[in-house]
Amino acid sequence: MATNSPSSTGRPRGRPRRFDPDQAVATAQRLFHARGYDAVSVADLTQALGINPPSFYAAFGSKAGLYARILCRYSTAEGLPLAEILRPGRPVAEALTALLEESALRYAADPAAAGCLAIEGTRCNDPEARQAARALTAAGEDTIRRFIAATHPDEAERLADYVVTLMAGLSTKAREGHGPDRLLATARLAASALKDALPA
Amino acid sequence: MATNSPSSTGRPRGRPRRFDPDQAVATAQRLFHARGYDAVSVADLTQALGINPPSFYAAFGSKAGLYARILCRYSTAEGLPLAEILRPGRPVAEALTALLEESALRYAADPAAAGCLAIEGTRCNDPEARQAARALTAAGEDTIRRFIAATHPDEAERLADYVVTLMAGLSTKAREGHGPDRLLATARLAASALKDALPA
DNA sequence: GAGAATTTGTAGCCATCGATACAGAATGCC
DNA sequence: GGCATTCTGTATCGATGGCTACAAATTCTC
Repeated sequence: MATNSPSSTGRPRGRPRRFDPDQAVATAQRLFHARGYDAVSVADLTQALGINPPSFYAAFGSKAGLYARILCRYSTAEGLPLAEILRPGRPVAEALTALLEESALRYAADPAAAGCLAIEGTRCNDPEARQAARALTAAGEDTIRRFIAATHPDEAERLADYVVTLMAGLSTKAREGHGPDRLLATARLAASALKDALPA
Repeated sequence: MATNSPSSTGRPRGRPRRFDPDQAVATAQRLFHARGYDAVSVADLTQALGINPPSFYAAFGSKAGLYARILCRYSTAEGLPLAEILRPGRPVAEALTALLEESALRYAADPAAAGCLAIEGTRCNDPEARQAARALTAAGEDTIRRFIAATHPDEAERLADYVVTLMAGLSTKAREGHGPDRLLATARLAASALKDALPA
C-alpha cells in the first residue's frame, strides 16, 4: 500500500490524485472531533476536502472506514501517551493522577475539538464506527487496568473503573464548555481519592 | 388543557382517541431511554404506540415536543429526588455521597434503560431536544451548586463540577454495561475525595 | 337528524443520508 | 501511438428521516 513499484518515475500508474489523502485524514479528523461522528455527513466531508463522493469512496472505502483510520492515527499520534504516563515502576497514585490531569488539559485544550475523540465516538449511532471507537477505548482501559494490577492486583478493577469513569465525565464536560481550569480542578479533586485508596 | 368544558357528558367533542396519551408518553420514554433520542425514529414511536403519524403529531406536536414532555415527567417522577437528597441542613459530604451512590444505583438499575435520560439527551443531534435536555441538567447542576454554597460558598463550584462530572461518567459507564456493583464502587471511591475536601 | 368538532387511516412530500454507475480525463508503460 | 491503469466529475440511486394533506369516520351539541 506504500509504494506501487515505480520503475522509472516515483509516480503510480494512472491519473494522479488531486488531493493529499493524509491531509484529508487530518481535515476529517478535525471535523469529526469538532462535531462528532453522526453530525458529520459525507457531504460535509467531501465539501471540506474539495473532492467529490467517488474520490472519497475510492480513497477511504466508507465514512466508517475513514473514521477507523482516523482513530488509529489519533491513538498513535495525538491521543494520550498512555505508555509514557503509565510507565512500569511509576508509583500508581502518581501515575493515575498524572493521567487524570493530562486528560483534563488535553480534552479542554482546543475548544474546537473538545473532549476525547475516541470516547465521544463510542456514543455514535453507526454500529461500525461505534465498535471501532469502543475497541480503542477498551484497549486503553486494559492498559490502565494492567498497569495497576502489576503492583495492586486486588485494586485494579476498582481503581481502573474509577479513572475511566472520570475520564468519560471529563470528556463530556469538556464538550459542554468547561475550560482547562475547571477540568483540572476536577481532576485534582478526583486524584485525592487515589491517595486514600493506595498505601503510599 | 385538563377538562374541555363538559356540559352533560365528561367526554370532549369529536371522535374519541384510540390511545391513552399518558401511557404513550410512558412507552416513548422507555424507548428513548433504551436507545437514545437520535436512534428512535418517529416510525419506531408510532409502531410502538400502535398509531399512525397524524395521530402522533396531533397529540404531541413533534418528536422533540414529545421528548420535552418526557423530560418533564422524568424529572418530577422518576429522576433523582434532588430536593430530598440535598435537603437543607444535611451535611454536605454526606449529602453528596448519597447523591453519587443514588445516581450509581439508579443509572444501573434497569439494563434496558441505563444511564440518565437527561444527561444522555444532552448529547443528541437535534438542537431542540438537546436544548431541552441541557436546560434540565443545568437546573440540576444549579441545585447542587446552591446546596453546597449555602454552607461552603468558596467550594461550591469546585465540588459541584466534581460531582456532576462524575455523574456524567457514571451515566456513560452504565450505558456501557457497568452493573450496580461496579458503579457503586466507583461512586464510593469518588465520595472519599469529598471527605478530604470538606472539614467534617 | 343536521352540523360542528375532533381523530383516524392512507398515502405521500421533501430533505438528507451513505453510497454508486458511468463515461471521460490524465498519467505511465511498451 | 496504443493501451492498460487510475482518478475525476456528473448525475444519480434506494433508504430513511421528520412531517403533513386530505378525506372518511366517529362523537357531541342543538
